[in-house]
Amino acid sequence: MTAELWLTQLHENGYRLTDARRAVVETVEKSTRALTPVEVYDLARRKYRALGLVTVYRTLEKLEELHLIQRVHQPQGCQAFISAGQGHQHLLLCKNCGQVAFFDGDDLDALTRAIARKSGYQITEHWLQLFGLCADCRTQ
Amino acid sequence: MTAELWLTQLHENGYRLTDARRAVVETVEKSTRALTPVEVYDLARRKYRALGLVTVYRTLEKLEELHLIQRVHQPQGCQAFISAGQGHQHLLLCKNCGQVAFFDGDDLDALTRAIARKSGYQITEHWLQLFGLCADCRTQ
DNA sequence: CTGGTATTGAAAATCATTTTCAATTAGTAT
DNA sequence: ATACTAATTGAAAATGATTTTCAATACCAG
Ligand SMILES: [Mn+2]
Ligand SMILES: [Mn+2]
Ligand SMILES: [Zn+2]
Ligand SMILES: [Zn+2]
Repeated sequence: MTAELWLTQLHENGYRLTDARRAVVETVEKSTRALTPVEVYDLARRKYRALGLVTVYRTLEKLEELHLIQRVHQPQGCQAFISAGQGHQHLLLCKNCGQVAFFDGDDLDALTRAIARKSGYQITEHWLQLFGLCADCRTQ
Repeated sequence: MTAELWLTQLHENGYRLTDARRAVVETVEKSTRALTPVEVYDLARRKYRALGLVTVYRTLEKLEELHLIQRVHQPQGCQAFISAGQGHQHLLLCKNCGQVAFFDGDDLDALTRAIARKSGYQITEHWLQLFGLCADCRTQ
């Protein structure tokens, strides 16, 4: 998924393409760690100096709505966003540097069915997130 | 786990027992759904009218530090707290009424090892949360 | 091009949380 | 019981994050 594709998505959904949006999109799309609105602001302003923080918020909102980014929940806070994975995926976060990796292939069907039976709940969704140290942080 | 036990825990950790704390503890301990600070404030003020919202924040902070409560992350927000389960447990949340149930018995070892091998990460923790409809909300 | 409207950034407003502070009070030592 | 003292309190102010308002600007369909 490239920044151009995100811009196309925005355009196809009736949103205009502006320098502000391009700067935000390019910044968020290429990041391999979750960024807060202020972090996006600081980075994106290198591409487009006049950018306002309000526009960052507004653009992140639209990208989330189009499922191009997703909010990342962490013990330290839940304001950061990362480029969303393809299809059903989960996050693996480095507790040291914040690096984000995606994974899939989790099979929770058996567990889900067992819990549903015991609890009486009808289970429709799950959140799974792994934490640890990335290869780089592990060696250093 | 009863409210009395929580108060004992607080006392044993050097915290004084006050009417304000008793009201907060009794409110949070008996709730089966996650409560935000303001919700705790509103409910606890029925027991202790003079309670201040600041004290709710301060008490929740201490209860979290003693692992008696835990923060609940949800799509709508991450400011709510629920009584913490015993040992390693996970949450099952009703999307309709907010009812919280705990479960354990999840076995993610195989998955964790597979992801660790593929990704190069050293995995130390996991978050797992199930969402659905509780028995009550399912029938109604 | 041009016009209509979406988008912009600045400033103000709102909302959640934290800090400050003087008064009160729990718990211990007399 | 009483006195002492540090922890605790709630109100108010401060902070920080996010949202709203608004007049100026700029995208883009025609
Ligand atoms: Mn999954
Ligand atoms: Mn587990
Ligand atoms: Zn790392
Ligand atoms: Zn329910």
